[in-house]
Amino acid sequence: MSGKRGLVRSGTTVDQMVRAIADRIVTGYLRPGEKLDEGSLAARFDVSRTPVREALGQLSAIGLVERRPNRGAIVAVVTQEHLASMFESMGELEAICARFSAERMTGAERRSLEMEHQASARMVQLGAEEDYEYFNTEFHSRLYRGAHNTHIHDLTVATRSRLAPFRRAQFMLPGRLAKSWQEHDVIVTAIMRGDAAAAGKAARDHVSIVSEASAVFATVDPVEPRLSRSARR
Amino acid sequence: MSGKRGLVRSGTTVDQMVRAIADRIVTGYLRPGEKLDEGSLAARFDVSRTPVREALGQLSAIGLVERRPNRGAIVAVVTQEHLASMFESMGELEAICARFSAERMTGAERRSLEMEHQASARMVQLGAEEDYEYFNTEFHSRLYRGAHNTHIHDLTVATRSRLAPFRRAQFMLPGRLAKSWQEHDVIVTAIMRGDAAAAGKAARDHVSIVSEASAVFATVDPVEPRLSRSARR
DNA sequence: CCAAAGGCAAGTGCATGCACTTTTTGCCTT
DNA sequence: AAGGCAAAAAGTGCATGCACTTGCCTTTGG
Repeated sequence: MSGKRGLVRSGTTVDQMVRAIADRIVTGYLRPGEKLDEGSLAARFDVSRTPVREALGQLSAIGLVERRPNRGAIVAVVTQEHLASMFESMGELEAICARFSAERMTGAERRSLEMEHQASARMVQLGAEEDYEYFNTEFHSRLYRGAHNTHIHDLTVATRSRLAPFRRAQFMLPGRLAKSWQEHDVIVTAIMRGDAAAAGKAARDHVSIVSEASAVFATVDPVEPRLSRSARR
Repeated sequence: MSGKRGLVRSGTTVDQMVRAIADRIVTGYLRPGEKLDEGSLAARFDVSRTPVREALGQLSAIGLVERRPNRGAIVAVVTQEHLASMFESMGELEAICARFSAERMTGAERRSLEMEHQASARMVQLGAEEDYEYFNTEFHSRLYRGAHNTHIHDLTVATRSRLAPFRRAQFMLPGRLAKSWQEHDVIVTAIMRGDAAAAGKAARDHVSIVSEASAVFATVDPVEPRLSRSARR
């Protein structure tokens, strides 16, 4: 087992399948409701059905896919309410991370957070969407790590990745870079002066704005179930 | 497929395996670090290794077991820090649920919360440990549901179940029923008057007391890795 | 007496096969 | 033309088999 599979790095075949499929889901390449046929996936990745099945099982355990016994798996469909609940949770989780970060970040962590944040101002000026997006991810990760709580970190990362497909919406909002930077600035300032309450509130607000943008725009429309003959018009 | 397996209710074989194994882990029947041999488990439940493997994969996806490629699976070992981080997270999650409950519970939910809570006072008087424990679980579930946020609900339930093995410690604390009831009372009162902040704080405090009890007492000692000859005395 | 080398048993990882369930299709009825 | 039925096709669920990896144990040379 070496350079066999194309797009994946390492680990067992099952791990590779999990990553490959999860990736296609969170990047939106596979749309909610889309059927995940074991045979096709197996053929697609040139493995047998066994590892594909295991991967689907794991993905369903973490909520990315939905399994209907004897009826195959589909990319998890999130209802409008569930989406809202995830965004709200995300706000609370980010708030916790920010609060903890304000209280617990080491000197080094604070410094590099501040520095990177300042550096990102440049990207805003230049309108470097892609670079800023990359920075943004890193920025939030810093907050999650800065909380110095593994479990919260994990919950937050997991929730964030499940929301990934729905955050693409905000991309098209005009002036969002500047706005995002402003909000980051409030968070960073609060953290730097150790104001946990303010940091928490700012982080929550930051998310809820993303949330609204996503809600308005793109609810990544799910794939319609194939209509059978009887339903044809 | 009907009344074949003894202790499980329904669903596919894999689901049954997941439940059966998860149950043994959260009830502490399987101890952290204990080896989970696919063959033995398969024999134990009278199925082939395939569904056992899938179950172990799913359990590892949710963190209950740990898989070392080519080296088998063990019940997840939680370090002292990780345990602390889970308790802390639990406190925050319960706080969120309590806050939301204070703001969002319907009239019916409030009434039944209050009623059940009052009824539980009787169990405290009688020292009915077992009954109270059952009520306690239900009490917390009410808070999780009362938050009216599916995702938070799920995160909280998942975290709670991972902490289950470590909460057994507090059972032996004298006077804990009365203390627990007092704390519940503070939470209920705050919720009834819609005081989100107070409800959140009370819920967090409630957890942190359980946390301390557990930390002092039982950190369910993990199974030692088998000693090789060179380490024998 | 110890360290490295090699062999063996146990156990994992994946492929394949078959039974069973669901879905589709083609045909017949009304 | 719409509905109903049954057989075929497609697809899932689990068992089994085999190649490979790992850990343990013995052997061998120092």
